[in-house]
Amino acid sequence: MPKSSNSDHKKTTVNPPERREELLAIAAEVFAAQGYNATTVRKIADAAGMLAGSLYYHFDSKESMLDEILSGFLDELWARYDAVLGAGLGPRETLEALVTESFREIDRHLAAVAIYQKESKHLGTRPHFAYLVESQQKFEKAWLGTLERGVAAKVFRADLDVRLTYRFVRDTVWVAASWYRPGGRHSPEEIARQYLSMVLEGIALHDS
Amino acid sequence: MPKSSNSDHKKTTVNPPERREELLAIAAEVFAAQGYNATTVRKIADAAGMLAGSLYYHFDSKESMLDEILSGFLDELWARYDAVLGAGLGPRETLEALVTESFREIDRHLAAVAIYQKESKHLGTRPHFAYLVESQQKFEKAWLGTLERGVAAKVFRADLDVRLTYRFVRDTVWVAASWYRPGGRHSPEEIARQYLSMVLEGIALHDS
DNA sequence: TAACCTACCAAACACTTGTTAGGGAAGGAG
DNA sequence: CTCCTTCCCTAACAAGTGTTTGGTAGGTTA
Repeated sequence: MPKSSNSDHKKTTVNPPERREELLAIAAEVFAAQGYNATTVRKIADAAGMLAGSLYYHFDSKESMLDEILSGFLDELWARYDAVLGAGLGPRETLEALVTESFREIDRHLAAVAIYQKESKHLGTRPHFAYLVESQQKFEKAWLGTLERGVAAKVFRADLDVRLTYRFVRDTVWVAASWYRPGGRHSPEEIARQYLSMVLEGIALHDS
Repeated sequence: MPKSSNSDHKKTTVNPPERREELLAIAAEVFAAQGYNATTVRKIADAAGMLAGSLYYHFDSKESMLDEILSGFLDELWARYDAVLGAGLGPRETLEALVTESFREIDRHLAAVAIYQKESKHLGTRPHFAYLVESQQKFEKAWLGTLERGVAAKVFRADLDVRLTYRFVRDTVWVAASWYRPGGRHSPEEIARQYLSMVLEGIALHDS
């Protein structure tokens, strides 16, 4: 659980998270499009219609914006994942629910997901972003556990390397963020359905 | 076909590509680890045991290094892809061969593939890197065509969105570059085999 | 020896980067 | 009206950026 890190900011504003969220959404979009390092604070300010220095009224630093975007995304993701994992579903149903929730999350937080995909790997080495690797470990535990339960219950194949299967399923789902566009031809649920069909049944034509 | 872009460099060196390739390999590794924009020429020079300015004896610019790395990778990739596509195989065999060649390419050019994954999207907008989107279009044509042939020949399922299937297969293969490490437990061929098994047959247990 | 080429270093350049300090316009509260 | 808070601007800063210029040690060729 990422401790939301940025404990306090500026004064004791009573109802602050108004313009703040707006600016975070803008920053997230620029980060996702250009990459974190290639994004200058001046570009963010441009997109927000203000000057670079003005951003520092709302945020402590460029890095704290990234931090807030990523931890906010992970907080919401885990709220939904935990609900699924605590529902007492069978392994196949759990996997289906996790995949569906993942696509919903991509639909809602596309920019944050894209940033996470691109930057989390080398951000994880920095101590301030240690919660990224914690989350990733928890993530692996949840998915791997589900797959192993499925193998034990004979609903998933036993002749595959489980860790390879895990990476296969995980990547399959999350890279979709690189091409998915909200409001496109397929809803998140429709994409989840087809992806699950491919992952579970394969794309080859079986005679049944 | 990326025109190799960097037409001439420096004098008319007879046997130059000795230290050059070495430096490119080093640069590729740093680019892959830190991201292109986060990589300074001084870091590359450090890794090579020399000073930043000295790199400019071998290369015109930081961008030309990236260009050479990416176009070199794509040239080799397409040499192998074209061989597969021209072999007159059936759709399923073509797909298997493409996947296998892809994993082999990841094994050989891991750094270049990782860079391509991370940077190609926003590099494609720059005119100098237009060959990246050309390659991507050719790529889509080859894979989509193979899938459609397979559907027509009734070896692939017809009830799936073909474009979705394409992205599914493409992504599952290439994101492997984010976790694959040469010399690990599985050879590229072994990974290809298991991936193909998952993609074609699914991970669910079927009664047969 | 002299001329030459290769591969690097040393030092600086113009520019961009994230960040800060001080100020000021707008509007509500007293 | 005055005070205060919110939100932004102006202007600058120090550090870091990619790149250039001139030089030089060491080997090869003549």
